Amino acid sequence: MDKFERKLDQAARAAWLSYVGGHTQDEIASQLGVSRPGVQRLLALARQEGLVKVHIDHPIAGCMALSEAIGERYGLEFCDVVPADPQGAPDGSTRYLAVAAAERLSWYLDRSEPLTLSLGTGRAVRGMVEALSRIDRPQHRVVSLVGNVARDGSSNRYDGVMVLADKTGGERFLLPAPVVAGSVEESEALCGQRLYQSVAEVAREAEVAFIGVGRIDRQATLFQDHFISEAELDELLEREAVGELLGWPLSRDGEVIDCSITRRVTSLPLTIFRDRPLVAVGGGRDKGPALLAALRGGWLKGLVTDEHAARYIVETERGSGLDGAGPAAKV
Amino acid sequence: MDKFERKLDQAARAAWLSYVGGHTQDEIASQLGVSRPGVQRLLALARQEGLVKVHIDHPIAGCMALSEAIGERYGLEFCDVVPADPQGAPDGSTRYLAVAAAERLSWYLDRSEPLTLSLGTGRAVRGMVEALSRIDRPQHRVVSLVGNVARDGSSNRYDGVMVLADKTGGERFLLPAPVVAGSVEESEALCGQRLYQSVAEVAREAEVAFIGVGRIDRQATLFQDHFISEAELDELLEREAVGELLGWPLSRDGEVIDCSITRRVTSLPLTIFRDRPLVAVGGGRDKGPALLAALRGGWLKGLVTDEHAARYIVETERGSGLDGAGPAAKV
DNA sequence: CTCGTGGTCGATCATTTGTTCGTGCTTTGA
DNA sequence: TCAAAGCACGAACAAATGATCGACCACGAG
Repeated sequence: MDKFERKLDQAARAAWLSYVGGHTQDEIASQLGVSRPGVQRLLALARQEGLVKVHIDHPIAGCMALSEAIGERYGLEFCDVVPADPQGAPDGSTRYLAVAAAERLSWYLDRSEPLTLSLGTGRAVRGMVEALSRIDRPQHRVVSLVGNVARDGSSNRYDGVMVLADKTGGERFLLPAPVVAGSVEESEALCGQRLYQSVAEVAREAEVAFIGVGRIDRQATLFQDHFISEAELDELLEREAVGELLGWPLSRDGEVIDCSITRRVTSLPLTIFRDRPLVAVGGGRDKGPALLAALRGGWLKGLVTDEHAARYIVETERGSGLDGAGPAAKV
Repeated sequence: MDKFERKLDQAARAAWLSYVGGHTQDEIASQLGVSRPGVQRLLALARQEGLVKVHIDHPIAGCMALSEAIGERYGLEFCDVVPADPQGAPDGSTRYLAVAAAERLSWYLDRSEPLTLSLGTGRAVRGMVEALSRIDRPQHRVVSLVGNVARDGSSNRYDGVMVLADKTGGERFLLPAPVVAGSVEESEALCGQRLYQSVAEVAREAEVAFIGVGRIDRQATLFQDHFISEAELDELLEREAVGELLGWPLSRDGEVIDCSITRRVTSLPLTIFRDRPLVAVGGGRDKGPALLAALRGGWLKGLVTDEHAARYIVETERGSGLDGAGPAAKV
């Protein structure tokens, strides 16, 4: 159809004048001899037909695409993807990750009304609070969602509650328990303690949580830091756990797996965050499966990750055919 | 400076969200945690730093760049550049040129108040009026600016006045003269005729003129169609004429060359268009020098040409160092 | 310690852009 | 030839954008 091609020519002209030439639509209208709304329609056509290609010349560009795709797909309120460090170690983005997460964290901390904020454990959470600059907020309370006592009685060195509370000058509430109790009875006893209950009560009042995401494999933090034994790790692998949130093991689809360990986890249940923002922090391609599980389970409202993990997530989701189309560039 | 880099990161993020993601600045502001004017500044920075690259995926794109450069450089009211026909003959854009010129022409013809419009001669003008679709405007007058009688008494087959007047149904005024008289006396006699005078009077009332541009070389229309003899052509070449408008020979700089021929040209003087739009139509790389001369002389207010000639003009002007910088992409 | 001074930030306003709706035209089928 | 449908167009309005200005803050010199 010749008519259509003529229109496309005009559309291309209008698009050029608008996006490259920097003219206003009024100028373009008089130049092309059409009305201003006509120019509007031409520009819409040009975009719709994909005549207009915009490229952002910066490493961030790829991250933004991933961020948008993931945030859209899993209904997140935000999704930050930090770029993979171009030179050097594959894990070089750890620092970026911490800074990005700290920025999100300070968004909450900035406000002056009293805030109750809860934290999970792990290197990522610890890195986040360390990257945070000191801020005077004694009115805020910081509470842990997961025990920081290992089975041998030692304290978890990656617990961020102490560091954060030091930086804000606010109150701190530590959960006096191991992540996984030795038995169901012990678990019930621990959770029944008055001290545990009062900390848990504060945790339930938290308006937002920042947590890490754990892998379930030989390098699992849960195992490496002696929160679970090798036998217990084997059981989780047996049940096809791919990740954990606060010690709760997740299946590929993000369901909490009901097994012997689940019944002994002393952390707060994930369900208390169904209506409040739960923010996960974690990066590296190895964390990909765990993050994906957490996303699929719909547990998260926010995510701070890196390009490696984000790429894994998007590629895997694409591959499984759940969602073939990413968000289209609208301009 | 690390601070600047951080800002550039933010700017890239903002640019991506705005141009690729299609979000509003308000959305971006809340997402990035800055105020709306802040986003404004980030976007300005991103553009300024050249982070944003826009590409229009259409053959027209190159033409628009040329068009803008030429229109800007020579203060034209408009400059249409039609694309070179991708496949086939190097002169394949003739048809495009005719259609584009016809569009400009009909812009003037469309109006209902009486219009006096003048035409030059040549294949380009003839093509233009032929490409024009019939339009009922008996109130308009069409007048020729240049004689259509060759030295041997035959009429110029490329005269467009008759064709155009047929299409509009309006009055027509033909200049009863050769382009170049045999002698100064003959020229004065011709121009003194009452008939010539009355047609010239109409021509002087013309609000706009569409004219061709002639080369001055062995293939010159002026020569080929027997308006001038070989000896006269040699004289023009001797005087370094590179083109002609209405038969008036132009130097490289667009000055009308004062020579024996100039004193015998019977066409209307170019100066009558100093304050009214004179539109040149012509394409092909061969016409480049002639067009460039016409532009340099400042005779033109509008130009319809093709990519070949436009490219010649821009490249030559660049090379001569008169204007190194093209219009910057403002986004 | 106080006073500029440069620079950044956000409120406000003018301009530009996007959308909606009613009108009139062309096109198509009876 | 006429009627109905579809379509394109432009007026008017709503939203978003860009620009200006004053206020505030950190820094350095006197």
